[in-house]
Amino acid sequence: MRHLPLWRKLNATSRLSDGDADCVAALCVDITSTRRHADIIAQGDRPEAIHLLLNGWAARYRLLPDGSRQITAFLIPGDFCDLHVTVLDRMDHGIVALTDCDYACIPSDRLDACAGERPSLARAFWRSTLVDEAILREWVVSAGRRDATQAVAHLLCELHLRARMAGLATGDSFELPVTQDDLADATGMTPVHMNRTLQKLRADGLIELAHRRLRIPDLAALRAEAGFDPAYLHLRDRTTPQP
Amino acid sequence: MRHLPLWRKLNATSRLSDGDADCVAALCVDITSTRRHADIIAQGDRPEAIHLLLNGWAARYRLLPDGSRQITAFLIPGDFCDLHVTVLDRMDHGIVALTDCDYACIPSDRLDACAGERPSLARAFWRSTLVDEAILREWVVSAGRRDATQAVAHLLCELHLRARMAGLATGDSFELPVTQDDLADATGMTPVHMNRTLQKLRADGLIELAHRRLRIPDLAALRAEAGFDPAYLHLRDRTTPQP
DNA sequence: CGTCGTTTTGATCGCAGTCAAACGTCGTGG
DNA sequence: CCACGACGTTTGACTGCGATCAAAACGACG
Repeated sequence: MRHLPLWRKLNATSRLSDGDADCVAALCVDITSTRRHADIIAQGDRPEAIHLLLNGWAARYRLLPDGSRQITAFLIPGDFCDLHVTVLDRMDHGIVALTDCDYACIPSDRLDACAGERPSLARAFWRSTLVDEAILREWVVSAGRRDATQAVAHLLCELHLRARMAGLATGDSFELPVTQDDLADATGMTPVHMNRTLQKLRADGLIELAHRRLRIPDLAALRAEAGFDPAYLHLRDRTTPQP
Repeated sequence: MRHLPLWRKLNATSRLSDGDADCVAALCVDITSTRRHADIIAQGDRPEAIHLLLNGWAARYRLLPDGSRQITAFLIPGDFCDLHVTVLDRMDHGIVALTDCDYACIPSDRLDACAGERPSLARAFWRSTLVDEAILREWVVSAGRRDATQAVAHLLCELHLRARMAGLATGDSFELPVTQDDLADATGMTPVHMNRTLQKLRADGLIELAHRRLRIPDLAALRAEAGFDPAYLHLRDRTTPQP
């Protein structure tokens, strides 16, 4: 059942068949493990296979000349690291494991064949790329036009919903196995200020965050604070029901 | 020759044939014009055709509850507004004309057919989407980890190179027909601070900006200030020669 | 020549950055 | 079982970049 997060994620945005499920399951065979802090793919790499995260969290990132780091995406189980690398020669950014990770290495011709046979799956992969782009646009909005509290709240709403869609959230809480440093590098703030911002969200009763687990007591309130509208994730089910 | 910017842009990242050129030219037939400030596509729209900008500048943008605007991309001649809209049901953002614009409306099945017949073109379209995503990542980096001066310098470097690739730049200068307000909404700053930042770049001799035209007397110096590395645009010609 | 949009200038404010140190927690090894 | 060290979180004091508010100057255009 290693492919479950991917399968759930694809189903969240696309309507798929049982045959598609078998095809997806058949992709997740060649599995590799990586320890935390290791690069899954380094900037400048020209990977020969496509990497699909199965377990653990990772991040797209860029390092700047002055040593600072900007994270441009969080990757959770079910996310592709580099679905595009065959069409674009080399990686213009790196991907680092934020926790110990397991991932599948899928030869690109194998994935091409899978997509070729099953147009519905090809479309679903295509969609997931476009949703990644929409998420990126929302990060630009956060960085540009939301203050620290709203930006962090928005990020947590995004991660919550994505974790739910991948089947990683139980009830109103989910594993958030990243450090405040990681969150700071994603929102473009200082670890210190990230800490204070999280404390403010806690004090306002909007989140409970401890032991790598985030609980959201009142989702509507957190979303209101963030100005979070899930439309940009293009889910089929627009109601996002509570379990 | 309306399709020239698109053709030049595709050639900058992909190797194409004369047959591909004819195919591209055949797309640019149904042409519409729009005045400045009008929406080419509104948020929530479900366009039936794909829009290709032929003339003028436009911007992807999102409006926030408090009325502020965040621009998430500048579109120049040769850029698609919504290459993806057929696979993603509805627009999660709007596209506004920053100047008077001409654009082609291409029925999506026609573009699909074109891509189906010519794999090299399909790949080139695919690539341009991925480059758009890379640009977006770079905007996140700018917003998160570069100060105002570097961020603006980086944006100008990006626009300069894209304009060059589309054949819109002559020598060391090009038309930049956007207001400082637009630039501010793109970088997430205030118009006032954008103005001061541009003045600083001027004072440092890095740019000359007047009458909607930007001149870059010393490209290397501006790029150094910005920390600009064109790799993320995935150009075939990695040297980016001066004419 | 007047109007409107855009650019520029000035004065003040506040959010988030910076630097530095203390505190908790957990895993390791004595 | 406790001492130690590494790592992540928290706190405090101070600084500064960019925001805000307001008004003046400029420039294109009818």
